[in-house]
Amino acid sequence: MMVESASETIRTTPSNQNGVSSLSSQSDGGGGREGGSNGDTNGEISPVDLLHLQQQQALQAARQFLLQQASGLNSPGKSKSEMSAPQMITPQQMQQILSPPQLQALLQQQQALMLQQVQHTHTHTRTHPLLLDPVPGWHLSSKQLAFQQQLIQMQQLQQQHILNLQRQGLVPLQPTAAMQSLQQAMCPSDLQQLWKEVSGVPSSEEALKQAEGLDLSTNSSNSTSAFPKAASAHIPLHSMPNGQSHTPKRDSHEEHASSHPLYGHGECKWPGCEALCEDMGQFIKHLNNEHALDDRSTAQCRVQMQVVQQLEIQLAKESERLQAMMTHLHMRPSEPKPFNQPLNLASSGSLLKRDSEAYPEGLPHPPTSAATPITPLRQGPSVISSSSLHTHSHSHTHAVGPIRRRNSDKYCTPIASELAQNCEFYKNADVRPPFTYASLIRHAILESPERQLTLNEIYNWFTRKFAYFRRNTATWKNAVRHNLSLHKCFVRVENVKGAVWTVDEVEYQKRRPPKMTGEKNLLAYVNRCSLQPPEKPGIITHTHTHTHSHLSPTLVKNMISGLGFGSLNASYQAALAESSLSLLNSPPLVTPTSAASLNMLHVGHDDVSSTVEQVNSNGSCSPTLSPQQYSHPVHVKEEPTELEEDSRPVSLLAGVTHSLPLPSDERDLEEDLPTEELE
DNA sequence: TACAGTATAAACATAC
DNA sequence: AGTATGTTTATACTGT
Repeated sequence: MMVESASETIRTTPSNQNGVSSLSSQSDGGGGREGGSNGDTNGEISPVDLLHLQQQQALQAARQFLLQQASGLNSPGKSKSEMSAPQMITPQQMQQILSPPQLQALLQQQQALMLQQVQHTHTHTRTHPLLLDPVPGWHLSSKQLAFQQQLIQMQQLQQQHILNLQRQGLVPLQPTAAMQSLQQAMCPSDLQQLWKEVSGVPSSEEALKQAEGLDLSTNSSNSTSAFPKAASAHIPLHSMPNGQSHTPKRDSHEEHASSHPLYGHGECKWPGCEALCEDMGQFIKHLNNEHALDDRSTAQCRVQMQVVQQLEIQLAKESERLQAMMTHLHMRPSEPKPFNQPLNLASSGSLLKRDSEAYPEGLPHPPTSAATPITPLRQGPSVISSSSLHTHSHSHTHAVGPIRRRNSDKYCTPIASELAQNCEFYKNADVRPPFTYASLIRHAILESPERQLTLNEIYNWFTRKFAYFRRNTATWKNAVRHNLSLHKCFVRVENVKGAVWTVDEVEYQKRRPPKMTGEKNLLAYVNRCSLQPPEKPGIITHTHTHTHSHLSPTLVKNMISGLGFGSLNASYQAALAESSLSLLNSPPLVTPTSAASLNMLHVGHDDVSSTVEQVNSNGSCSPTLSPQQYSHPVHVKEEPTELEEDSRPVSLLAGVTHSLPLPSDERDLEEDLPTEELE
């Protein structure tokens, strides 16, 4: 199982990298033969890619973990369709759903769980050292070692993951470290496997696979020497966990004849057991024989209790977070305060902590849970009209209200700088950035010291900044070229060393009508993306559908609808996208002069530049613009849609760029300039 | 329903 | 000839 997952991931990632070259020859009509134009993405696996791999695996593990728990806690009547539903959420989607901190928290939880399992194991062992060992000696020790090894690797994985999330990319991961991470990255370590480790009843084949998955270049039969890490971790090796006195015995006798919570899909659902049982009778026999009241079953039961406990704690935390978010979204920044109407979540209401009243109105509330919330809280109020939300918030039913009206001043909403780490997120996670090509291109250009880039440099920027653009190069490169040519705001300038592309800021601002809230475009774009991923059919894409597809706002919308928050759909989608976007930029490197002279006419929230607010948190800015600083129009292109300049709300200090040239190659994500919008 | 914005695909042209 | 770059057209999708 670990082996399979690892191989799948590995299969996927190389495709991302090799896709740069392999795809190039396969597609891209006449326009794009993207040979090896991406110097920094071709060839060897980069640390970033490995990190991405790691993230994928961690996510997979987390997902599997949750699925396992979900199935383990299933009610007797759970149908297959119900159970399989959660699996529709891919790790990619989890990445979208969960913020990096949340993912981190999830991993932490998983790790804590494993630790508890280990502690249980050893506690029991110490307590009852003489209890029967259900597994032959060598086999057992090997398994325990493997389990401990797995735990250690999980810890290391998590550390890596946290590091990755927090690192801001200042220190590129050393290839060796990356390789270690890859090795350590647990494959979708699903809890079933862990259960087997605890129970010590896995087949020898599973043990072998486990050993392989953990590497260690030795086979499972060679126990102790094969797992030096386990010893170094000071985890005592003992025999099996043994049980306690009480066993929640759910035997066949008490169970209904046709259904059993531990039986489904023709197999035993006992944790760690996947024994196939053709019918209920067979299952009953199996249950009685294999899962009778003994130490092992008792231990497993206790572990399961711990699992449930952990999940409940986590659920409480997340519910609390959600409550805070919802509460916050209730009100407008300027609005006095409608806090007393917390949204009700029927499913988790009992777990919600009604502490929202404690928050000062209009201010972002600190997350109550340990993990930090992803989405900038300040975004909320501007995203959703308070009135609309209010109107429907009481109801448990789907609130379908007018709402979705974005306040124009919302674009001035400052985006929390603590979210800047998302830039690292996009850099490593294979998640499609919710920005338009035009926005990205513009951002790339404006970010450069000279405010001009060659096409190839733009390519490189894409691949450097977004893991997502390290694959399907033919598609997105074609799109880049298409955008460059199509939009008048991109001006081609003949340079000494060839042609470079610049941005005509005036034209860029013209692109959107004054009323264009950006939500529309964003949603259109994002929904479009969710429906038509850029992958070319039959090329590398198979894995993406499973592990790389990200949770599009459309999916989010559906999820929200399912939760009874239909009225939040568009706004919430936009908020998600916006939050993602905002994190692309890290604190700006701006000189006073440049900041003062580069005010933008408007900042579409859907653009990268919305993050500029980090420079000017109050959102006020002067309409004065110096487009010529950006571009030297050489020829004018016919913009498909030309809109007259107007009194569009002046907002953010958008196009802040370096006034001092910097070596563009050296500057990376960490020095992202807040320029503008990204949708 | 029309429209605008966007993405994607592809054909074609040009320069090196 | 092959590739990179650039232009243009067509189509599909979304939200307004």
